Amino acid sequence: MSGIADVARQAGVSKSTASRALSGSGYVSDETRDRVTRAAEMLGYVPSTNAQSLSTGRTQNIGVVMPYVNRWFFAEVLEGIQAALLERGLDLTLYDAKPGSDTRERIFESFLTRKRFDGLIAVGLEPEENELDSMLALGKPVVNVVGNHERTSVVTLDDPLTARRATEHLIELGHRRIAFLGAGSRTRWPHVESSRLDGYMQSMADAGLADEATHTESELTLPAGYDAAVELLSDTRTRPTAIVAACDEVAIGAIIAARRLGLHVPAALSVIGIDDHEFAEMFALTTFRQVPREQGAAAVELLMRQIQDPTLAPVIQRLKPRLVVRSSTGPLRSDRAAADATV
Amino acid sequence: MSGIADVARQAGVSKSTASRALSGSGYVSDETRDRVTRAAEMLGYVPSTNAQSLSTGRTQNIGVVMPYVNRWFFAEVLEGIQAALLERGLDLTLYDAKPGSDTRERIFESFLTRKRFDGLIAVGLEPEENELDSMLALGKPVVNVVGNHERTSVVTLDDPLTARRATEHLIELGHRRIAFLGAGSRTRWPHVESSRLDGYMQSMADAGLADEATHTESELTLPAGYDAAVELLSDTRTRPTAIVAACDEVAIGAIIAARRLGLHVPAALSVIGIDDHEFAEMFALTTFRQVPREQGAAAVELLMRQIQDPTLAPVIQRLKPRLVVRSSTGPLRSDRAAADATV
DNA sequence: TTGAAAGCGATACCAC
DNA sequence: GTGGTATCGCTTTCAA
Repeated sequence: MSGIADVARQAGVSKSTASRALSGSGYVSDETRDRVTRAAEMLGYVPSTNAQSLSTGRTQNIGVVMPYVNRWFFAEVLEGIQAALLERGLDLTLYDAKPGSDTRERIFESFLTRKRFDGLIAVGLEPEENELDSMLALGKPVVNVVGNHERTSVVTLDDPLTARRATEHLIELGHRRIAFLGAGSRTRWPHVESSRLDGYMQSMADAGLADEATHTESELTLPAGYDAAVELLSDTRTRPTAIVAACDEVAIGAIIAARRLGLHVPAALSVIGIDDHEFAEMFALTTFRQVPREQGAAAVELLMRQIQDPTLAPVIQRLKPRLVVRSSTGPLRSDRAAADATV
Repeated sequence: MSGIADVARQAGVSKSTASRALSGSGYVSDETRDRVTRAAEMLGYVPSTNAQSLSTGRTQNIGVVMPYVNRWFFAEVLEGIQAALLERGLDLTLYDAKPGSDTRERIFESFLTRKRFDGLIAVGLEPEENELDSMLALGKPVVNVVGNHERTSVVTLDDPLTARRATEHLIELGHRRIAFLGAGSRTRWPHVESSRLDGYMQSMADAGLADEATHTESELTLPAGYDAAVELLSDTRTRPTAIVAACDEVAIGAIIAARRLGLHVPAALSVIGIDDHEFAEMFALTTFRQVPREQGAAAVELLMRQIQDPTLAPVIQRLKPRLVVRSSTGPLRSDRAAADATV
């Protein structure tokens, strides 16, 4: 556990010179630098980041706050962030702020205030006003992934656009009875869910299908999507011919439900999702792809810029999705044909 | 951003007294403590953890190394660790060490050596010898979740036992053609996979079914399980009547595959898993439950003890699973009955 | 180009 | 009980 003093002694220079040589800032002759570098290597010198932080005010660490890590989107974003940070030699401190939990409060009230980071990335938090306030009050750059406001930089999928295009895809296939599956009244992601629902509604209205528009509530998970779809599809009289799911997990839940009910996808039911989840391929799900991993990387990029220049104005990056056609959607068939289709 | 000096001044005491009062260690009169506490509150004082660390050598931070965060088991363990740490007021620094990646190397070579933590939890890493060496060389307590060795404390499911009991469950139901799905030759978790396979083998042998024993390789993911199962089940001549899956994701993949192939579960095929994955309920999967979240908490507990007393000998906690019977397993039926079963 | 010395913000030993 | 002071390990003026 040798410190910079040891390195300096070994190299026959002063601490200051050693520091300059190693950190690469300030004037040092090439020869001296060599000597110091060698000495450091010889001694297996590793700088104490604590001491560095104390002295420079920089922690070389980024805080990440998210409500879940055990969900596809979050885990992927997290991996994206992690990779981008490791590349830059930065540490990642994780805060798991479950909505409504008392620990969430503690995270905002006490953990974050310790400011052991140079910047903060909030993922899918859709923070309450006061939470946003306390993050901003830290005086450190903040970037949000998912969401919609002007006070911090944001990286997010263009939700209304995506939902609109998903709906249009089904309309173009001839469907009219198109249901939306996913937004709830007690929703976890008000912005995401409501803006996707809005996109759907608008698209339906534009096509003169406002009367057909209907949505069934479901949490954004596979089992919830399954349950909600069973409910939605059970009534043969009101059964839709196509579903716009708020996300892939819900879509896949719906596909599984359809299979259980003996409804062939897509002959009897078309399903489209949003995400391109890791299971999408397996269920042949047609969907709009977003790549959360890249969103994580983008957030890091944005954050780095803000750390370098804290006066930078907040930026909002609204990502466009790409349609991935698989075989969970197909043209509307006559009722007879659909009914005849085997599972 | 007031420091302890400000608090001291405000309270009319010395820095040392203020420190004692706030940290709760050492003698301070009740009245003084009150005054200091109030002053701190008034000024919104938050101690600089950096300064604290530098001075005490304690970071109040725990490092967590894992190869994935986007998989059920890992995400759950991570959440368990996080919750346990937050409870204790500790930060969590995450290192995502993908197997075989160059960043993995960098994590061990440089990130970990910065020692910005008081202890390390390695999850499902099954570290190479040299990786284990470098973790131990840090001189900080290390706890492994998953794995099997004597050099660090370990929290792990009793894998051979679990696989044995899963196999026995099927044998008791009358099955003889029981296949194992999941272990591979180029396996990611040599210990886990091979010891589960061993448990299966042993159980088959004990029941005089050694000749029937067979295993099909599959990565431990849902899509991989699906593909492997399609392969395994397609040949009607060699098709097993029951499957022991190396984990639930593989088991669920197998169930989905069976459905696609028109095989009723459990009439034509019984499937048992290990995990009690979040999707297990939805697929009515009979499985042996392990609770990764608790394993994370247990690891933290163990680590805390080692931090308090570094001389403690490594402990190995081998967890027993609990059978959760749902309806993916059933008694062996005659071929006729099975063939007649509808999907 | 280099070195001496003053912080950074806490803790902890040792007198009083 | 309380206060002065050295200390943790590094960076960063400021002189030389």
